[in-house]
Amino acid sequence: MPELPEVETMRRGILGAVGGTIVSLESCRCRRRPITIQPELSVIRRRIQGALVTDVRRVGKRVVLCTSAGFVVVEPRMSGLVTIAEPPTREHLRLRITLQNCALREILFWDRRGLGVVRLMSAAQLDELSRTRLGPDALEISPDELRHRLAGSRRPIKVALLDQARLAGVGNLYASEILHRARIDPRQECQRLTAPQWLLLHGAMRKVLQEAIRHEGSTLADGTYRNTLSQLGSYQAQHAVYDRAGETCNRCRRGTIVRIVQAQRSTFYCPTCQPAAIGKGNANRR
DNA sequence: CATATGTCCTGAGAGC
DNA sequence: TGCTCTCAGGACATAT
Repeated sequence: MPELPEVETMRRGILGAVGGTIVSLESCRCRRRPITIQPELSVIRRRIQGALVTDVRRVGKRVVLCTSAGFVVVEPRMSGLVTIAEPPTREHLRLRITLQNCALREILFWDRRGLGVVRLMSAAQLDELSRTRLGPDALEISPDELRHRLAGSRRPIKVALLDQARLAGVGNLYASEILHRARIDPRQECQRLTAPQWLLLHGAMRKVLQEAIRHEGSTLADGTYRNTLSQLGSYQAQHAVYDRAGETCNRCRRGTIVRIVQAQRSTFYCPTCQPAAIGKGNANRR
């Protein structure tokens, strides 16, 4: 599922659109229910045709095509893919943006599950989204800000990392990887993390996300995620814990990775590398 | 306000 | 073989 590294890979993959002009934006007539498009397609098309592409940005887990007629915000959610090559299947192709006067002929949006959303937004709407729905980007946030935005909460740190309104970009897969790297128990309450742990967490988050970007994201067993050229990502080979329940931890070589469920989502961790914090009660007991 | 839960959706795999 | 069931999870709406 596209998280920050996958979406950043999509962004970089369509940078060639900058300087180009949008010729058309059309829904691909597949038998499937069309993805959510706001406002309706005919309205977007009327506004966007002939617009100049000025930039391609990433806002959390969304790709944003910046144009002279507004911002095309693509939200891949579970199974969405931005591609410029042959998508995994024909039948789940949802949207085609045709370009001219630039390196790319077209940008496609493919989505097997169809939960993705494409919106044309004004600068004010995009600003509103970033301000009210999203916290600072995981690759831009400072150590202090990370701590201040999450520290007060009683939720488990793993659950808090997924809250896009607090911190934008981290999803279920990378949350487990980051906590393993930081040697923090995913069940630990935010308010009980120590100052050194917050620092460790910040460093681990940067390391994991940057490394994952270098590998162009993670393609899981379902094979859905690809880069914009339809090639597999390679970060899955570097996963220390995600989807590795039952395996021996490669770092400590002693612990066995376990899977637990937090907020209806799988969490993977190594109980040996990521020991449970000693509770207050236990600390005082003799 | 913070936190928890239900919903959308499809394809894979389990179990009978 | 072929059916039904369960599960995966990002973002958002709704409930507590």
